[in-house]
Amino acid sequence: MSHYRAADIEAKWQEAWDAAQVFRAERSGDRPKYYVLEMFPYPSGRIHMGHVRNYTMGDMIARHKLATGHNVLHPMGWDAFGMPAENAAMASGGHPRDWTYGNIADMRGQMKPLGLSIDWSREFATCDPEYYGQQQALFLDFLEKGLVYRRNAVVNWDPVDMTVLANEQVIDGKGWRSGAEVERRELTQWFFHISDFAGELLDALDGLENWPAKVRLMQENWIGKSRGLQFAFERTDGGEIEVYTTRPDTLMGASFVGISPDHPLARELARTRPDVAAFRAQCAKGGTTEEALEKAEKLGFDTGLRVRHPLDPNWELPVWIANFILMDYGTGAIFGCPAHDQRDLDFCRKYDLPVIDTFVALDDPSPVSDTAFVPPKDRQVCWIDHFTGIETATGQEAIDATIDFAEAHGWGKGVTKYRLRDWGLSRQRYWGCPIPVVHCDACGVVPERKENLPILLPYDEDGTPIDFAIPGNPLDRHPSWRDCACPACGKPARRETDTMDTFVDSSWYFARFTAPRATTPTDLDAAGYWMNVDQYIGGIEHAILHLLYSRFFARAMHICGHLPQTAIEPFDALFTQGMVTHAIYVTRDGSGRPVYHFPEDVEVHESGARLGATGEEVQIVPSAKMSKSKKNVVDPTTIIAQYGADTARWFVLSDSPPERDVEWTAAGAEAAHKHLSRVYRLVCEIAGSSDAGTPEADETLLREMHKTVHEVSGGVESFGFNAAIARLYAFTNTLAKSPAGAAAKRQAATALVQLMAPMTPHLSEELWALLGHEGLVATAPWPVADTAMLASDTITLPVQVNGKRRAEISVPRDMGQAEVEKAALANDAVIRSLDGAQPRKVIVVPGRIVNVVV
RNA sequence: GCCCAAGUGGCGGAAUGGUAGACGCAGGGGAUUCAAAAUCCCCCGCCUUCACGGGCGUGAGAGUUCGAAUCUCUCCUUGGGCACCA
Repeated sequence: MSHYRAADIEAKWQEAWDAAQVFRAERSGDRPKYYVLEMFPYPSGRIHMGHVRNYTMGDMIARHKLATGHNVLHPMGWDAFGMPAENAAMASGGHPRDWTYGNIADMRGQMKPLGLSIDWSREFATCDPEYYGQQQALFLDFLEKGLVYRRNAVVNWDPVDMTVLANEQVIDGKGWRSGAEVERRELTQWFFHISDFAGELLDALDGLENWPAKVRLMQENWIGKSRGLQFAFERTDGGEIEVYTTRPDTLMGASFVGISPDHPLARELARTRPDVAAFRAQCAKGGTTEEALEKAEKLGFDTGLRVRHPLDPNWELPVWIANFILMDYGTGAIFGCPAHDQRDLDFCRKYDLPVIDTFVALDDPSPVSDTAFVPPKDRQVCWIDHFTGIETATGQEAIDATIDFAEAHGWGKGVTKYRLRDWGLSRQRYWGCPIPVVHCDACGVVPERKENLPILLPYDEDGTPIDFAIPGNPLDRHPSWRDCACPACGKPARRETDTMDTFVDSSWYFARFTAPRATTPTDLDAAGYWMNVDQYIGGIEHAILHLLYSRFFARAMHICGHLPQTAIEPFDALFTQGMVTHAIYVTRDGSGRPVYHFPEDVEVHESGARLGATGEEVQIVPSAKMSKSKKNVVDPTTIIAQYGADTARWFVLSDSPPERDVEWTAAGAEAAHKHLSRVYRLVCEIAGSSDAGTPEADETLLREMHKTVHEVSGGVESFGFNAAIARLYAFTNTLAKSPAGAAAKRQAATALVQLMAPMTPHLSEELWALLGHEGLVATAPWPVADTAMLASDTITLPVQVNGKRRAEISVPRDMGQAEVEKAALANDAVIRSLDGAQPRKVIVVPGRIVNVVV
């Protein structure tokens, strides 16, 4: 008998799988198809433990489905466009293309030793011209169907570097390189019409039963359906201001009308009035994120204009410009009701506007001081209505009554609005998919001809080097690429130099995997066969944007004939897995600044941690997301070299529930490896044994085996991976201690090896062969539990007295309730605990528990 | 600021209305060994008790229930997202 040597075993079986083409996905009629997909990685340079966890989970599903008779598609690719490649080129020279493909080669090399059941023949990167060319074709189809359009929108503008910044490049309102205060500036940009699909994307969430409820809720809130009243305030100087409100019931408490700094009226005023222009400029400071806007100090400017209240022409309200009103939502104008909205109240107190608090109140009305009273929509409020005649109603009834009233009198109408905004896809960067249009002075915006696709990113073919050293989009500075002939009239024209948001790349890759070499974006036959993705797995950080964009894209692709109707919800089931974390090791330098250390440089003892080199004491910050800057990273390649892939796979699955974060610990990895070694030894021993056992011992072991098969199968199917592994630990203990005979033990060991195969595929193949089985365990049929072997004849019931456990009784499984009650009351411990008191009630939950209530 | 989630021994966690702490790590004791590594066996929430037992206990506080880690409300802490990070 030899030792468990992962290195020898793993390479051998990976070659065997390759040779047998086990994971090659081919369409075939006789087995049901199963498409399992993990969110594809960004090629940052090295794979990390988060990737290992993500792909191991997907691999488990894929291997389990293969063993249960499915035709499995399990592909892998690269989300390869994006800022880091351009930043790398800016920081250290080189070209984003070389950097990216180099990283892909490195990461593929790191991933293959994991032994994933991937069909590598379908691999692609989104920066492959074959992929982004098809994406350009999709764009043109979308354009033709009116799914894409152009309009102005704001971006973060760095006034020193003269460039557009991504949100993550804005630190505390300042540009990350220049340090200059960022401004909001308008550019003409391309948008997808996703808001046209808001209602449908919302309604269809109900059908996504195999998505986590929290993800559906987050999407629901993001889409943000609301019903409210839209109406116009008449300006005293002529004209009107259209507003939208979800709380029309508070109209009698209005103090002012507010408009966005980007509202057409504010723009118009700014043209002639320097004070308005100055205020608008002040509002344009800072970044574009919703968080920045919400947290910014609330600023207001009195335009001097006035409007009439719709219910009382003598009641005039001032018109203010306020920085917290978003032009993108509603009509870009509101009425402010300080008594019933906290933000409006703060605003009115700040600018000394009146607070009218006599309209809606609780049964015990008290004047509004610093806290607004928001009438609850679902609760009855005391209602003093000036025009509908309703005196008491729930908040919702009051809202509906007000809308009805406005419609009946013809000054407003009930409308449904969504918070969801159209998806801006233009990026002023090089390393992305070029938008295939041309700007012509004569013809305007002209789509490229499809036969000219792909519009390739320039490398340096014509001697005009791409310069990444200066900020801004290199495509703008590349005349030989930018200048072209108009596809319509042939006169000199300019290419669009904006590229697409990388979310576009990841919004249809799952469809492309079904026919990755097709000369059209998809092959309808292949997509019809393989779609939908049966199980999608990825991080919770993608719960909203990526998943919503993909749902939109599937619908848009269907409209253009690239996906069947059945694929408009592309992901049947979704699982969101947690991160891999690791302790951070910190020391302080002379001035108290933190200095981080790699785990391999630190010796951890019971009493604390010290630097291996100097013995300096190290502070341990537990459980933080692995990041290069904090040096709390563990390289999967190192772990595989030390213990093998099966150990890494076993550990990331075993230590935490998959939806939660898992902390990587050296001790945990060590323990996982010890356990696999133990299984190896145990199975070797069983394979060589010829001991006789008793029929009783054999039956006990086989009963345990069937229970284990049942529970582990259930765990694998329901993402209870850590509980499944705990069950496998327990069964290994049972098997090791069992006095059963060699034949029964071999049967039990075979089941153990098969149940472990999706998690530790190499070890399982080795032991499968060692136990004398033919073929590969990867393709062997999954074991099935014999239900007759799952139940035993007697059961143990806990007995509670007043909800506290006092005794256990052992009774036949099928004993009647009355007899169970009698047995419980006859128990010594129960009698002692009752201490002579008469039971008032005895609750018997069959097969579960007995509770005696005194 | 807004939306979503999580919180259980020294640690990771199990139990989704029915025996809280399965399984693993760390720790303690023992066997084996010249010794060690490796391996194997036993113990292991806290307080109390010689022991049997008893009390307390799932972030904090309230509530529903015969019974709550699990359901409801309020609060605290941590994590994810907030539309140009991927």
